[in-house]
Order: sequence, then structure tokens, then C-alpha cells
Amino acid sequence: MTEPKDYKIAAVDRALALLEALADRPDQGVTSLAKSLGMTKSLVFRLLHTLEERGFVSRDPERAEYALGYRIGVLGERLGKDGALLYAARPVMDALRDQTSENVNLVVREGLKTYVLATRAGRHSIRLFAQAGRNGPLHAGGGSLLLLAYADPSVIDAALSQPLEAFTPYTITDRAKLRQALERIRANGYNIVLNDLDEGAFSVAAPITGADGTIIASISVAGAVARFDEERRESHLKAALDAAAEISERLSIHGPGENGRVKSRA
Amino acid sequence: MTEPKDYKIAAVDRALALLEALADRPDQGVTSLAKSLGMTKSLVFRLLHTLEERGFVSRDPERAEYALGYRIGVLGERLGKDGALLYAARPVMDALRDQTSENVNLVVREGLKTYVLATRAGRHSIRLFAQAGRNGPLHAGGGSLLLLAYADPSVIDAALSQPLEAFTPYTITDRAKLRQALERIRANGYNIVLNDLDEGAFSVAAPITGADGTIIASISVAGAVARFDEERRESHLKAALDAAAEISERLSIHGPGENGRVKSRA
DNA sequence: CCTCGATGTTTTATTGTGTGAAACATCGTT
DNA sequence: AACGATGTTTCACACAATAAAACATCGAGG
Repeated sequence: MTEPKDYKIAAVDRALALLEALADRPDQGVTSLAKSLGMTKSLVFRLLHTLEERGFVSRDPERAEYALGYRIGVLGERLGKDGALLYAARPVMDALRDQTSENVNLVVREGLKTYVLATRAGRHSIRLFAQAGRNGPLHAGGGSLLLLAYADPSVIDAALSQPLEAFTPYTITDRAKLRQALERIRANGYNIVLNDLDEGAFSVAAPITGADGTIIASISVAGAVARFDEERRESHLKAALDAAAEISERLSIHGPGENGRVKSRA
Repeated sequence: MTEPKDYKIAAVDRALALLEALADRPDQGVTSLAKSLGMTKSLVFRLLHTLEERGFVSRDPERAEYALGYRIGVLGERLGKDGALLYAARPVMDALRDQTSENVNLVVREGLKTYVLATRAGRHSIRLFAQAGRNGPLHAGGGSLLLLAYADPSVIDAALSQPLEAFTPYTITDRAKLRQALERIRANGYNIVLNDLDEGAFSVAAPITGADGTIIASISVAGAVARFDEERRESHLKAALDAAAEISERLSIHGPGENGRVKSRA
């Protein structure tokens, strides 16, 4: 450990910790916050005062309890749900790509389509299977099927009531079989497919959980089936699941644990 | 001015200013931020560093440019759109109530219904016309009609294709007349109705604009028609429009101007 | 009704820390 | 190759953040 230069400015860091604490449990008073954060009351008081002036926290005037303020919402809106996901996923995707040397895709659902939010190109393949910003079907592709599996039943019904295009001979177009596949995905907690969207491609997908506990995205490792053997199947799966867990952790209200820090590139 | 004791912590305040600046214009570098905020580079650098460690800003590693980080999105999600609106509106609603002595309602649209987010009870009326959390129709009531007027055309069509209940003899149920009324609301930029939802009640409603520039809510002054004369009509209208502007300003990405501060209760 | 305890608010002194200036590094550009 | 602009790091000092403790305010309970 090279004792990596602490440029943190303590006052700011404390203020941010305070915000996190309020997000975690709103409607706390000065004393309660001070206790749980190990700060003095006067410090907490002044931090809150500063944050309040800018609308980052708001005080219930009657009960002298604080909560996150509207400005957080305004700034958050600017970022958008996708933004939070994207930013949280970025370094994790980099790491996953480095680990697997394969393509990495971050996919979300929008209505009855899927949407590739971001990709990382693997080392091997010349051609990327997915491209950022690309729309895709819900019933084919590792990440897409996974998202469908965890979608609201009404969404599943709607998706299955549409015509199911066969992108390859391996695409599942039989509705009963598709439901079975979804069932198995939910049972496993991941999804591995071969050739169903792009012929010659495999995809190992894991679910990402948002702050509210629902599954909001999938991250997947994808590449050419030629390179896909039993050993890689295991390692890719573990890597994808770990990456998904890491991103989910970052998106959780409690934030990334002390452990979860992604090591920056040397 | 009583020179109100500055409890602000400068470092924290600067950090927040930095966040605002990044929200305002993302993808800025250290120098640009330093210049526009009148801080030194080193300070900005360290503030950014601190914010980055907690995920409140994120850096594009290649281009060394910063933007809001995922953590803002996570916390913002916690608050929700309604939360931001509610917290931003609270003090303004208090002030509006004090000015007008009438009921004040904050209404948003949800699908083809409206929803009362918050109310302030006026001095006069014993009975509150609206109650927080209450659903209402889209085609009657000062705030509701206003929201309908500014809604997407598809929403208007959908709303008009439903049966239009007559809550009082004054409720507009004729679709052509309703469309005319909506037209007039858009032309005026406000809406004043009498008796159309509750008999004996007037409502003066003004539109609130969200961070993205669309109209997301209405704030209205409402009371008994008996107390509604030409003079009050003018003063209530101006008060409502001012209040709406104030809230909109707070919700804008640029934030409340120096002027916009709501004076706290003595 | 008064006292007690708990909470939020204000003051104050001291130290530590946030700060600016300036040196340094690292780019891309002409 | 030299320049200019940008990001990074160092460093010394002043001032501002901090902890402790006093004060205010409120409610509960005897």
C-alpha cells in the first residue's frame, strides 16, 4: 500500500456522509444523526444548516427533523435513472471486460424493447455483437431474456402476445417453451444462451438490482461460441454475477461497502 | 436585515456550488470550473476528488472531465420527483396561504387522474375543498383543467374520450367547449374557474414548470365564491403566478436566484 | 407547578485544515 | 521543438472548522 495521498477535504466528506445517512433513514434529528455518525451535535447542526441553505436537506419546521431536500431531486433528475446506472456500471464493466476479455453489455428494458446502455469491446472479436443505443427484442439475447424473466407479469404477457421473430434457428418462438425458459432463469438467477439472437454467439447475463430492490438492468458477457467451453462458462458466470452484485451494491441506498471499491487502473 | 448569523461551512458550501455548476453544465474540467466559480484550481481539484470518492461526481478518465455521479441519482431516486416538488413547494405554499388567506393546493397529474400532493388550509373556510392524497378528475377543477391543458395531445384525447362526469351544473361536459377552454388556458397561462367541481368554490390555478421545462404541476388558490370579487381575482392571480414561478425557479437546474429566497417566518 | 432530562441552538478557544500561490507534469498544438 | 493550456502536487499560513460546554426550549412525570 502506497498510502495514496489523501486529498479528501474532511468537512465536505462529512457533509456527504450526512446526506447518505439521511437518505438511509430520513426524518432524523440533530442528536440522532450526531450519534450515529460519531460527530458532535454542533457540527451536525452546522452541516445541516449549510446543506439546508442550498436545499440539499429540508427541515420539518415543527418537528425539527431533517430529510433530503428538493435540490437532490432536481440534480438527480438531471442525471436520470439511466445516468446513475451508467455511471455506477462504468468501472465495473471495464473490470469485467479485463477479466473475461469478452464483450460486455449493459442492457435495460424500455417497454417491450430492450436498449443497450453501454458496451465494452472484448479483445477477441473484431465485431461487436451489440452496439450502444441499439434497440433489441425482449425474447432473444442473454440480457433481454433475463430482463423479461424478471419483468412484471403483465409485461411478459404483452411481450408474448406479440409475434416472436426468429433471428436464428435457435431463437425460442414457442410461447410455452419461452415461459419455461423464463421460469428457469428466475430459478437460476442468471441466464446463459447460445446462438439465439446472433448465430455463433454466446451470452452470460446476470441481473442488476436497483435502489428499490427491483431488477432494472442486466450485465452480460458475450462472445463467440468457439471460445466458450465448460471452464469459461463457469468463470464468466461468476464474473458476471460478481459484477452485477457490485453494481447493485453501488446503486443501493446504503451505497458501496468499504470493500466494494473498484481498484483503479495502475 | 438582522445579519442572520452565518453558520455556513464554507468548504461544504463550495462543494455544493460545485455540484450545482456541474449539473448546470456537465463535462467540465478543473480549470473551467475554477474559473466560473472563482475558486483556485487546487481547491476545485480537491473538492472534486472528495466528491468523486463518494460517487457524487464521476470523472471521464480519458478526458479528465467531470459530471454528476451516480450517487446523486441514487439519492435523488430516494426522494422522487414528487419529493423534490413537494419540498420545493412547501415554503412557497405557506407564503401563498399567508398572502391570500385562502386554501392552497398543489396538484399533479397521474395518467388520466389528478392527485393532490399537498394543501394549506386558508383562514376562512371551515371545510377544505381538497385533501392531500385525493384523486380527482382531469376535466374539472382549476388545477386539473390547467394540467390537462398543458398535457400531451394524446392525453387530452384520451381524457376526452372518457365519459365526462358533471360534478355540478357548471362542469363543462361538452367536448368542444372543453377544448376551447383548454385553448384559452394555454393562451392565458393560468386558469380561473368557478363552481365547476365544488359548487360555491372558486379556484385560481397557475402552472409549475419542472427542470426539463415541461409543466408538471399546478398550484392554486381556492375558496368560497362569496369572497371572490374583482380585486381579489387580480391579487390571487398574481400571487398564484408568482408562487408558481418561484417553485419553478427552485426546480430549475439553475436553481433559485439570489432573489428567490423565501423569507422564513419571524 | 416545578424539576428533570433530552433536544436543539449558540458561544468560544484552539487546532487543525482548508486554502491560495506557485512549482511541476502532461498533454495536444502550432 | 517550443509553446500554451490543462491537470496534479507541494507547502506554509491564516482562518475557519471543530469540540466542549453553556444556554434555551420543550415535554414528561412526580
